[in-house]
Amino acid sequence: MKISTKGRYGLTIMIELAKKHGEGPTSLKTIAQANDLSEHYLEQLIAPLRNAGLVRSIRGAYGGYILSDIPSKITAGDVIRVLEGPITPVEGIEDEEPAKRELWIRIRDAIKDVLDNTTLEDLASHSEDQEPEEGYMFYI
Amino acid sequence: MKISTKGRYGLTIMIELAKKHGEGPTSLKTIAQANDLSEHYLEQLIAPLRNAGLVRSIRGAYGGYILSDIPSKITAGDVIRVLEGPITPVEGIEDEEPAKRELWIRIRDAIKDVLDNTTLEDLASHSEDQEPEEGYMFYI
DNA sequence: TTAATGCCTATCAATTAACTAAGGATTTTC
DNA sequence: GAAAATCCTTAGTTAATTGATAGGCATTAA
Repeated sequence: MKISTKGRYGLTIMIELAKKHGEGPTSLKTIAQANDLSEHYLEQLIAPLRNAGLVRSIRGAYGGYILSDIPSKITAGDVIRVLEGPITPVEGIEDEEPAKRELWIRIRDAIKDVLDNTTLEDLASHSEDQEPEEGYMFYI
Repeated sequence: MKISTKGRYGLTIMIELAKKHGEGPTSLKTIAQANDLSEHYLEQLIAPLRNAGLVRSIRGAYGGYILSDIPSKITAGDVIRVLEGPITPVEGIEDEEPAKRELWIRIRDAIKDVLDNTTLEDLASHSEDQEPEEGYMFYI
């Protein structure tokens, strides 16, 4: 019942790109170093994100990746679905008997509700290094 | 992001015991055959449930297992936690940066809310073979 | 005493996770 | 045109987990 590093690192990549949105391409090397991750591994994660049309690549020196759309139009659910597959707590939900099926559906919908209502803009704005502001609530 | 067969078969066991609550012990063999599962495998799943105090065993011929408490006092969350570990969408949630940490916490709380508010009584009553009643809503 | 059960430990094949390795293809800059 | 920086692709590797299977001992009702 865990989201693997695929989805987690994938979100990390997308948040970095969201922070640099409108500033030209960001290389995987930069993202890998900033987050202490393997560049080679990130290459394997961004390939499906590119195939799904969530990012665009610019090849060659001083190339990198940019978001295909503005950060407020891309959700955590978009990213997680590409890298982790469909959001569902069990395989073959339709084969379960009614009571359990309803349980899995309620869980699935609860997760979808959170993921599909959290955008890269939300995630990028909270990721900046900044002092707590007025109205800023600590996370627990 | 999946609940494995441990949690799923564990719930199956517990629902069967809930249906037979107050009628004496039910053997694993019975449950295994009714659900077309491996009895040996179920033995490995019920061991932690017994250690956690969710079921009691009665050894010897015509023995089996009974719930330690009434079905309305045992939740799906109790069962899943024993067999799948703590409910959390990622390991090391506290090490994440604020934006992602808050995302994982929202997902975790959404899942917990469903699992901890679904009892074996809820699950067992909907699992019986019965005609749709007044007020009965189909699941989709 | 025997059959039905729970209990325990070990083993195993398949899958997945999380990388690592190697090198080719493309583009910019000097 | 050469060199460097980047993307792109495929393949291999190690460890853990899943989902069992195997074999047999311990306990108890009939």
